[in-house]
Amino acid sequence: MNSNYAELNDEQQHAVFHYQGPALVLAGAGSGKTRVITYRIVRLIRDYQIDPFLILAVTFTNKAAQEMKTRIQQLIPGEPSQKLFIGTFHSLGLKILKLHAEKLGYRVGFSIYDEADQKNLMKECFWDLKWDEKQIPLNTIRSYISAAKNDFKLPDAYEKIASGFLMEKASQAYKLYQKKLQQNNSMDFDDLILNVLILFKKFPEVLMQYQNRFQYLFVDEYQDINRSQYQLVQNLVHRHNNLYVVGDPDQSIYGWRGADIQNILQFEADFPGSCIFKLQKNYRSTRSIIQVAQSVIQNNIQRKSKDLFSMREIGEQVVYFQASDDKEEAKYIIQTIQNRINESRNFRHFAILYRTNAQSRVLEDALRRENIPYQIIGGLKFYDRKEIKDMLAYLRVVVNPSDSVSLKRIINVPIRGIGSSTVERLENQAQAQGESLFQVLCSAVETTTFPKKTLQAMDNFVSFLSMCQKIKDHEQPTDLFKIVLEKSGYLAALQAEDEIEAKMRIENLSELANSITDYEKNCKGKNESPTLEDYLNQVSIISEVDKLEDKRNSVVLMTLHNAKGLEFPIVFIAGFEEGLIPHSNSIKEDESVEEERRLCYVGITRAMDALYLTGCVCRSFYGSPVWKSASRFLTEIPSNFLKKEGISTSFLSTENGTYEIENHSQKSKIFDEDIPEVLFHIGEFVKHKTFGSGVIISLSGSQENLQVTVSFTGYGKKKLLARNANLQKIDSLIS
DNA sequence: ATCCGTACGCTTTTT
DNA sequence: GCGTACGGAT
Repeated sequence: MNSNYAELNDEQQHAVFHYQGPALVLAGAGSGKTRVITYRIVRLIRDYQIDPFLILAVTFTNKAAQEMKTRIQQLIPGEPSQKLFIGTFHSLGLKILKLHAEKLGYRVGFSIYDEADQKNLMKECFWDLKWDEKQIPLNTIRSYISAAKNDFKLPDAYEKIASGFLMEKASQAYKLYQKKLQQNNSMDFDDLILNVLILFKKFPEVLMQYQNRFQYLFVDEYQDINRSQYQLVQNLVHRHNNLYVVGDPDQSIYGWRGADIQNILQFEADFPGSCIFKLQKNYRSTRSIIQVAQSVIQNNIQRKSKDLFSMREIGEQVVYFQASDDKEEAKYIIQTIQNRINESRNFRHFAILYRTNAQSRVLEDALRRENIPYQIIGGLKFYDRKEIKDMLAYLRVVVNPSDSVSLKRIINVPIRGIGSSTVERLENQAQAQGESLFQVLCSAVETTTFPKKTLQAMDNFVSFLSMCQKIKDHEQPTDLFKIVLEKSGYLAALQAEDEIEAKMRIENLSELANSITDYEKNCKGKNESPTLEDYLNQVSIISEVDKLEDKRNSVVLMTLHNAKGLEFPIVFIAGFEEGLIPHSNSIKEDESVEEERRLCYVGITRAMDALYLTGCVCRSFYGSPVWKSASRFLTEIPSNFLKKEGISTSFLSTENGTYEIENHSQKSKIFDEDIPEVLFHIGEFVKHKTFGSGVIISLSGSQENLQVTVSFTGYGKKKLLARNANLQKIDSLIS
């Protein structure tokens, strides 16, 4: 046997040596699943002489794909890992759609719409349908449509199953929304998968071409694929039946965006004759950490029980720290980092994980104050900044003049005298004539009765855009970007502002220029010619985690979701409280609590050497303080697995597994039996004599001064003094 | 057409 | 506690 395979343990070797037919690798956290995929690809190429061009591997992030490619390159020097396709579902979809877009009525240079673009387009739909956002929630409609797309439901099919007010409205909007996307020569994220499925359905010969090409399929993180992605896999694998999937049902955390855990649980039934491999040896984490992880996850009912063994030493005890408030929590984390830096740790060894992006602010403030280098993944995204979105919108319009959403974004930015009333007139005209906004704008200059000033402004703008379109294919993307930045007047407008904020914006724009230059260099490395179209597409499907700079020596902050697949020597999970972990929106149903528990499990198993769970008694929420109790998951960890620090004596658990927060003031920590037990939690339903039923949205004050803010059906938000209000707990709002 | 004030809604998690 | 979205003033 080749010495390379000797680095694999017996479990891994079995999995790697699987040759043909469907296979499922159940890989516990930190058991080396990436290594198994990598080595099996190497084995296929080297030992079975499979042409890398015939291999497709789908990973969860582009970053993981890149790492895998690099590793394969190292193991098989010379031979092209370039011929392999390794990437995310979305990058695969994009690659296929770029080649066949015309078949679906799209033209080259189609735009990919992000969330903000989708919202803008949906607003147009609402306008056309004469719907009021106050009566029909736009975001709900959008999420219904997205869910339909993830569930492989096309508009006609969705119409048939749509029941109830919102679904019927969503169905109506779905049709119009798709029509408008088509008119704008644009796709949204979900279309990158859905349109491939449509392509395959309408053009079986195209499907066959890919079925013939991709003889060996790999899918990583199989527990998190949704129905449309499953359908795509089914389509591709059909001819050669060589599907190799890797996943861990305990790490399924994307149910809310359509991921179906049944895909992995029913793999054997789906693909008869499949082989199952199990990886149960964990090399990442100490025994202490794995013990804690196991003790939490085993509380899930909907679970195939499985074991995971740490191959490492027992290590240090996991710490639970309860702070008085969120600022103290941040202080504790930073203090711990500083202490451990003195034990020859580097900043890059630390990760701070949390449930919601909003939690990063307090942590960020504290890190900045102490001059600790950090990078935040997610939250306020670089590509979401106004100036970046504006410039990208310019570039999109140049590449794709049909993209009215982008055109509207920049038509009067910077202010050039084409205001909202003009735009509205143009839009009406466009709709009446069945033309795009850009076409109408071009012809309006000659024909219509706009004021002289407006006509002049439109004329200037149109000539500027057509100039850009003319030179687009002769200039390097970076040069074109610079021309647009200057000739549009955007840069000049920022320079004229002469404020710190404007300076920051200019800096961000130069960072954008750097990103375009990086892209050009990257292309030249691969002997491809860079195009603006391609750059814009790539930018749209970059994920937050892809931007993680792991060489940089800085503390990493991110959500638990983003941490999937990563590992860090020392991990903090901040906000280990009821309402955050599990999140208050997920505590109503057992099923979603179980997903929260899996999320918690993912977080714990990111840690290699040390793990800190932190929480606080009082956390600032939307600016006002809210009392918090420790996470229910904490009580699932045997107390001898934990080292408790801080005020962590102030919660207690009752027999039936619920907890009650009580007096957190300094004077008494003993429960006073005489005080009637009026204990409320966020998310609970209550009934009031005059206001009827409602849900608790926040708590403030304590003991006899406890104030409960309740959102009543029909009466809205009311802040009540708990001891006077005589609130009755109820099970649901409908009672 | 543009500017500026305030009210409101927002926070689960993301490609 | 912050960003946006809308309404009134210029």
